[in-house]
Amino acid sequence: MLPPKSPLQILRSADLRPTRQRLSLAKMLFVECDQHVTADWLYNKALSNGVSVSLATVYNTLNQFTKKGLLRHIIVDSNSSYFDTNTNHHHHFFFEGTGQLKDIPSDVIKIHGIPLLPDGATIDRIDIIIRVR
Amino acid sequence: MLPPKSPLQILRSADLRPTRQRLSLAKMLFVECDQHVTADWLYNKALSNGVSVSLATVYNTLNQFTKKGLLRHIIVDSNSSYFDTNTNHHHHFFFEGTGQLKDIPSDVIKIHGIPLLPDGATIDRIDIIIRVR
DNA sequence: CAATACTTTTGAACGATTCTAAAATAAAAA
DNA sequence: TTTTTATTTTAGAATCGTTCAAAAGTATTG
Repeated sequence: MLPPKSPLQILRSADLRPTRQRLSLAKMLFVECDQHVTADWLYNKALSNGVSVSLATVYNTLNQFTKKGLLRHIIVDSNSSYFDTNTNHHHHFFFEGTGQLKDIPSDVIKIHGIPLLPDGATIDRIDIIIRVR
Repeated sequence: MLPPKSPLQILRSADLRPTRQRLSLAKMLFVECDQHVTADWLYNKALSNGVSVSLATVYNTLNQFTKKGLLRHIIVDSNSSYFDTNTNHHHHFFFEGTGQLKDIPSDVIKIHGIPLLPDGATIDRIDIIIRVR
């Protein structure tokens, strides 16, 4: 188990300038870790924490973090877009009633029988969503 | 192999009034079958076939058909929402470059190790999307 | 055919997200 | 430091896919 990184270290190693906004958002995401987060939820959490940040910056930051591999973007249905602070390979339960997601560690689920890919194609990732009601 | 149903029969058995618009859309979807269809694509196909129908009706109809189990709605990412004319249980390749989907029959892929569900919960369906680039 | 129920249409409204370009801030250079 | 340059943030407008509202049209029932 590696020691947890500070927001500053996280931004440094992702090659992103440690601005006030990014540091605050990184802290909310990776220190006070909440797993499955929407842009709106993070924006409101920032506001209620007294962190002054615009919604556009929340979106920018979530997208930058995703591009740098610090977050994983999960789209479950047309009105549920989450950012997942767990970037390890894993799967999800989706509770249709509440809109909640719950992790399934990748090592408990086994898949086999994946058909051959077309020439030159490579698997980027495999998403399994078990929809539960 | 059952004989293919006519648009009229499809609408009848789904308990939907056979209007001109629904008959045309059903024909495009289930007779001149195109598998993975967006609302916009269907709207334009209708127009170029000389079928006069509004975009709102295309959306209404796709949603009604989905609710009646004639279509399956697949959301792959924030800007790719498809309706699948194959409602049998199956999975998908998603080609990130082109945005195309390709079916994987459910019987070729095997999963096991699904964790126990919380009390009272039941699995609605399992979606596997293999993202390929 | 008249009455009722449902469907379609247009255009406005919506919510989530992205864009724009001006103001602010960070980093690098002097 | 101070200045310069590069990057980031911001507010608000714009965009996109989709849904809504209410009036007009069409199917079904009696």
